[in-house]
Amino acid sequence: MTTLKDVANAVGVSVATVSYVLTGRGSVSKETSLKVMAAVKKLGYRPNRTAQAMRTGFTQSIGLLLPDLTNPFFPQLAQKIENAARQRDFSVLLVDCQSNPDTEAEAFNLLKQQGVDGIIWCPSSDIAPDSIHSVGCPVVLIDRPISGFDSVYSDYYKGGQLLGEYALSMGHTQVGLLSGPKHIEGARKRRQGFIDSVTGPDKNLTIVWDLEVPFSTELSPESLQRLNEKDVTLIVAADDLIAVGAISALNEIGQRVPEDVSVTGFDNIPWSTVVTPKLTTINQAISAMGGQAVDILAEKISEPDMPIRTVLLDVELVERHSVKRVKA
Amino acid sequence: MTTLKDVANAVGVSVATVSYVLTGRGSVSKETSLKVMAAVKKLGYRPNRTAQAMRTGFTQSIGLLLPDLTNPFFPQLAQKIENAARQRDFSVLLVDCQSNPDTEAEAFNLLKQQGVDGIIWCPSSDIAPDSIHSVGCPVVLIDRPISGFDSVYSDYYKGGQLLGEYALSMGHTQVGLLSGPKHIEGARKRRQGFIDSVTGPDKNLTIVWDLEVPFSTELSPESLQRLNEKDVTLIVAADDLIAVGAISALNEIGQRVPEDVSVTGFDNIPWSTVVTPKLTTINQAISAMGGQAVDILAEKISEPDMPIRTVLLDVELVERHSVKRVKA
DNA sequence: AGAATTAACTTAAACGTTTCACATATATTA
DNA sequence: TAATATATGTGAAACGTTTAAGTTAATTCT
Repeated sequence: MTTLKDVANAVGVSVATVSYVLTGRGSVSKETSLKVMAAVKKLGYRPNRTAQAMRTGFTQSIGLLLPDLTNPFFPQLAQKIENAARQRDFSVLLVDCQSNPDTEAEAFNLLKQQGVDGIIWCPSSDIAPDSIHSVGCPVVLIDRPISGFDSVYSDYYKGGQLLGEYALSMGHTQVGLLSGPKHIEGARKRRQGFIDSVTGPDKNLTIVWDLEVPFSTELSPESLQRLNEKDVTLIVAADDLIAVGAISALNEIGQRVPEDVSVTGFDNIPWSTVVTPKLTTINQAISAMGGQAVDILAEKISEPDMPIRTVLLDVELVERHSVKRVKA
Repeated sequence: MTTLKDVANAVGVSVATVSYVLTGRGSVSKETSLKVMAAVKKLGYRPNRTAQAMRTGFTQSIGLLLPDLTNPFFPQLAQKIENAARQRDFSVLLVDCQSNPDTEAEAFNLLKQQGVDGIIWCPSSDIAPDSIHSVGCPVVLIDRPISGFDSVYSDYYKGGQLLGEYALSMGHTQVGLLSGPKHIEGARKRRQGFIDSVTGPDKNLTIVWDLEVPFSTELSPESLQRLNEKDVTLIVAADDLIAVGAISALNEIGQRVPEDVSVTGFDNIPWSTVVTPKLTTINQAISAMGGQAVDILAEKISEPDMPIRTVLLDVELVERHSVKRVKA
């Protein structure tokens, strides 16, 4: 590794001077400045980030704390975040807590110890572990907001509404809900948005059943049983994973989608276009979510007194082939 | 942040002593050792990794350089690697180069600058950029070996063979190959394994066409056209992505899988079980791959003179529903 | 011309560790 | 008992940067 001293010696000047031309802070003549630049380039000098961190307190790295990379919602997000961060000259330290609350709590201590300048966090539940309070750096939440923190997430309520309106418009009257975990606000909002938009004096839609299931393709025995009863024409799943799980289960018991039952998802993960039939679902602006998250985090790192912001991302219905119109 | 000096003051002892009890290196009495431990716990002291790195030259972090997280093969790998690394007290710095060779080359400089102790790298092609030679830390390759480096990867050749034998056993005689990029050794090996196992005097199988396509669900116009010609009973795709792309395309032109055409994949990514029909494919031991990679890397970090190793992971055929037996 | 300002550069301290070299007290040996 | 070894502890240097404070020479002001 070539150091500041190496280039200083090469030019015949002090390390301070070299540092000043590199940071652009001191006062140095055009002439020596050029000589320094030349030496830097010639020697391939790059400042040692560790030493910089030691002195400045900033590591130029951020933590990315996710519940589970194998949930296909996250890789896109992670990729976008990593790229956006890198463009701002930040590295990203990845922690996948596998949805384990203890690991998640410990992750904050770990990231603090590594000296990250900030953290982008997608919580696995609605409550924040104590360890977050001593972390001493900005934290911005993605996808799952918690009050008191900067957050960027999609308009789940609207997504639910969109689905409700669509269900109505396609003439469905008997629907089943595969709602997500109650301890996740986003899941509650989707459900509420749907319910609010399909209930009312002029609406003719009844929610035949409403089950709480995890965000996973593995369905509970209870929901499997419900699927068997053939009492609904539309199943509204809380996310695409649940939706594809439902489609599989339906196929296994000889029900065709959408001919016999329709299914909707939420998220628009890549899977939704490879299953048969292609999933009608709600698209989240994942790219924007990642970009906004690092924007806000970067801003808060350089300006810690910024007020707390929450940015709400618009969603839209993407109509594919998993919902059939029913006749009256 | 509480520092060494803080706990030293609390105990009434020098920083050196505290450091010695923490590292277990010096000679310190049982008594003071206990007092120090108590103070450490009470103050919640954790060594500052940056400072440790400054002194020791080791950051306790490794780089993970991947071509593209949105390729569903990688998230599992990344998750496994992150977890294995964390258990060994290493953090992981993620870089997703989006298959861009320039970004990939630059990533090595970046990681070097960050001072990672080692790098796990999945190259996007068969050649290593120059920047890797000045990186100054161990590098272990996963999935795509390059000679001269430690690597862990699956037995692609055998995978190809398994597929070939299976094709024979299911009575297929007319097959089309959707081979992967020629510049990737793994793709070449799969293809060769297949070809070697289906050609011979006693074998009655002809490869009607053999196209080179990228590892993606997007098929080339040429391959789309081939799919239309209905001259084969089995399509052997170089990976699961290509396979699901083929299935989609086939569906669109009214060909049923596997009734009209059979399809096989490679990798056994999660997608392979959510598409219809579920994909018959070759399983890679991804978990083992990740684990081995960090094992080897960790060993090489503490013992840089270890000879170069390459570990070959066994593969197996997983038979699902995308291949039909044909009559003679 | 003398005083004051400024431009250009250097010296040295500091960040939090680890570890070498040294100091002191206690225990062991001849 | 004197000499030596051992156990326990401390002081200070070093890692590579940034930056406050200081120095020198050149420039500007009255």
